[in-house]
Amino acid sequence: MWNIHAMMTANSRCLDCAVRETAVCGGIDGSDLATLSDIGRRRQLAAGQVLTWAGDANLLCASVVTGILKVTASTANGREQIVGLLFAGDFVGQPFSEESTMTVTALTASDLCIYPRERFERVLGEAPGLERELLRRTMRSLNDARERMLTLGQRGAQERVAGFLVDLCERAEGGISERSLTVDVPVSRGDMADYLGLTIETVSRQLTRLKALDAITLTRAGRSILVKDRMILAALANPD
Amino acid sequence: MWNIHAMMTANSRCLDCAVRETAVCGGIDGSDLATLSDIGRRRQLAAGQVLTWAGDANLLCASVVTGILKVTASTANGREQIVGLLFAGDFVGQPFSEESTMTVTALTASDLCIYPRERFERVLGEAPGLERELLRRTMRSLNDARERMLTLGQRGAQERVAGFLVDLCERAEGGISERSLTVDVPVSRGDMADYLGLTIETVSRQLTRLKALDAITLTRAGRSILVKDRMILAALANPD
DNA sequence: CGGGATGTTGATGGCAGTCAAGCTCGGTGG
DNA sequence: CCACCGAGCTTGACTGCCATCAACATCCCG
Repeated sequence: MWNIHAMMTANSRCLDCAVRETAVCGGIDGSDLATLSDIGRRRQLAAGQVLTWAGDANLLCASVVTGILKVTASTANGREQIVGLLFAGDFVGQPFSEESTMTVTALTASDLCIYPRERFERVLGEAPGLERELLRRTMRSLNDARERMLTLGQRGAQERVAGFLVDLCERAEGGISERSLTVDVPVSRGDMADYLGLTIETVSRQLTRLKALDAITLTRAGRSILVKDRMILAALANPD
Repeated sequence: MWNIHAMMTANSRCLDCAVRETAVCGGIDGSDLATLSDIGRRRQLAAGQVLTWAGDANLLCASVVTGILKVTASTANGREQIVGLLFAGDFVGQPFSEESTMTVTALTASDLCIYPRERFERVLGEAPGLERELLRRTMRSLNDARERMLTLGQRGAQERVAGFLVDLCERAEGGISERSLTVDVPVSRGDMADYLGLTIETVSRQLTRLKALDAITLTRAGRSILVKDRMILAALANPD
């Protein structure tokens, strides 16, 4: 009876979920999905609202259903580094850790599927497909983090900003490599600066520089960018 | 017969291995360990020798038995960032990826236990304990990488160098918090600079600055550091 | 002892941070 | 409909930190 109820729940909640194909739960089905579905609860966050604070007890994991969130680390004197951006389908949280080490904040109104951490870990042990998928994703995240360490440690401001725009283009399209396209910047200048390890002013100056080079034009108060020539951007992102 | 042979192999190769307790294989035993043991081969690397090149086919994973290795990412114009250091017991490689994205180089003469990647992935599916342990480690690595993104993006040279020395102290001792202790720097100034996203000269200057502040003294051509007061170091690493 | 590699110290310049003023755009209310 | 307001973005002037280039010191090893 219970299992049948769980399956029903899984059917209604998960099988028609907006991120069924892309989230970590996409790799599992049947009773495993039912178990996971059973511990998941939806939660909305308003823009600017914090999901977890660094230093607090690590109580939850989640999947992003809609919206954009930032993962940040901060120094004692209040400087902030965005160490990751989360989009629909991305996994949130750090299983196996008693304490949260990063702060997670919604950048836009967001919708999450939340799992209590310890129960999620238990499901992880029972559903091999889920554990495998999470391992894959964590490996990818680690690789992304390391690529970004290269940027933060070695690249100049121009390379960082140009590279960021190239990444935006790649995210925007599904593989179509148009020479020019319009992308909207999903974050404020301040967040862009925190992401790139620069200041707002430096980011702004680099963008006007790109405008002067005829690589881009800015609209919607700088929140939408028409990339006129991706080749120029790519060249500036990787000089020599 | 084959299984018994494998068990014997596991006994002789793994059960008395120097990193039996600390490596990723420490979490498994019995037939799983036998399977893993069966695909593992020892390999020595001389200092400076490269294990894997970024861009090459991703053919292997490994455990570090002895020695120190660096994981590096590089820009097109040849700038290098050390994105991770590997010590005895650490796991090397990126399962589930067809291509190596990072270069792994031995900093000292090293001894590895190498697994062909695809066979390692197969074992991963059969030994839940191994997969779980690898997930835990990857989560920790991701967290380390993110902490370091904070350093590379936000901290000044003095904070980076002082923080590096504090980390060295924590690695050196097993929890004993002496106010002063001698640690040896396992890497050259050049590697230290690449690790911290600075130049050799800046690292050197910061060290002499710490010497002037009476926080440390240098010996053995700067390769051994007597930390006279960790409190000073900690304070410089986290100002305000 | 001598030579090469590694580390330190010095002089200089450029890039990005800081502080401060002005601008743009979207929203609100008269 | 338009004037106003405030948040976010841009631009400008200046400073300071760290990279660069270059010389020198030190250590290790033959």
